[in-house]
Amino acid sequence: MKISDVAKRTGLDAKTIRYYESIDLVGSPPRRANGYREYTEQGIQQLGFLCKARKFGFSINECRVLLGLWANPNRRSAEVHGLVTEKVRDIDAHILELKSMKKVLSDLLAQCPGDDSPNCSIISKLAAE
Amino acid sequence: MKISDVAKRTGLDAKTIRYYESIDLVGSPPRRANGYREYTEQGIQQLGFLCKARKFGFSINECRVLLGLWANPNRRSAEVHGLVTEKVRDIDAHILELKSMKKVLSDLLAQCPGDDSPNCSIISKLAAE
DNA sequence: TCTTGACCTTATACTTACTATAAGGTTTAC
DNA sequence: GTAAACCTTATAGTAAGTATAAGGTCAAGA
Repeated sequence: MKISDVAKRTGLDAKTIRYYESIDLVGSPPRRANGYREYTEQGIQQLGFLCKARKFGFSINECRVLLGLWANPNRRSAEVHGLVTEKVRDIDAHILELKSMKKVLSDLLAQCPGDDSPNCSIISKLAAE
Repeated sequence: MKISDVAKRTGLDAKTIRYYESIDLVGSPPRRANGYREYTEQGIQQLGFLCKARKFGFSINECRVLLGLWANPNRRSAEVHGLVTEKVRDIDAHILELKSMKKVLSDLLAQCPGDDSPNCSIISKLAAE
């Protein structure tokens, strides 16, 4: 299968697939006589795995670990569980931070007239010592 | 005032201050005879403004706009209001995305035994077509 | 057969917002 | 006097791609 078809099937962009190969996140697929990449079912599965893992918020390096665990029939599910637990904690922390930012901005919005006058509580807040 | 003192007062790192100067986010301060940057009160205020704006989630380019609005006595508060409204919308979208990621991962966590066995619903889900 | 458009290839640069490093000059405290 | 703690610049690295250039290949239509 050619790279553009793999892209369609996995949900990744062809450029992203080449990028993942360039950083050795996935191995190099065999080539056709004309130099085109020819993907095997195994390579395609891996790329589909990566597309999902990235959407779930795992970094490239975390994806490396996940790929390893996937490939390892002797993996301990506890290890995967730990990784994901940590990821959920990260997400929670991130959500809290965003909520706090949102609250401050919303409060400021309520005080800013939003008209033709230059007086603006938002600017004042940013400029405050 | 020297750069390290400005860093302490504004909350930015000295390296970040030099970086902001290098990308022309702020102007170059005057120099002492020995070449050290000597900040004026005005420059310090600007950097403090930037530190807060960045903490509120504005990008460097949005900060450029905000600095311009701050400096402009004829600004219309409506413009600031619009910028911040959009930022709040961005934050909201981001929060929703994170919540959805969290839900999927939490659901998977509940199904993964987290023990010494290799069976893991998380890995299965990632590997699923 | 020719050509046009849609592919494919590589290498390189750009993006965001810093952070780290190297290599050197200056100031301050003991 | 010297060692630590500053300051300076230039350069490279980070994450995770995205964009561009410059070229080779392939399939369909006139």
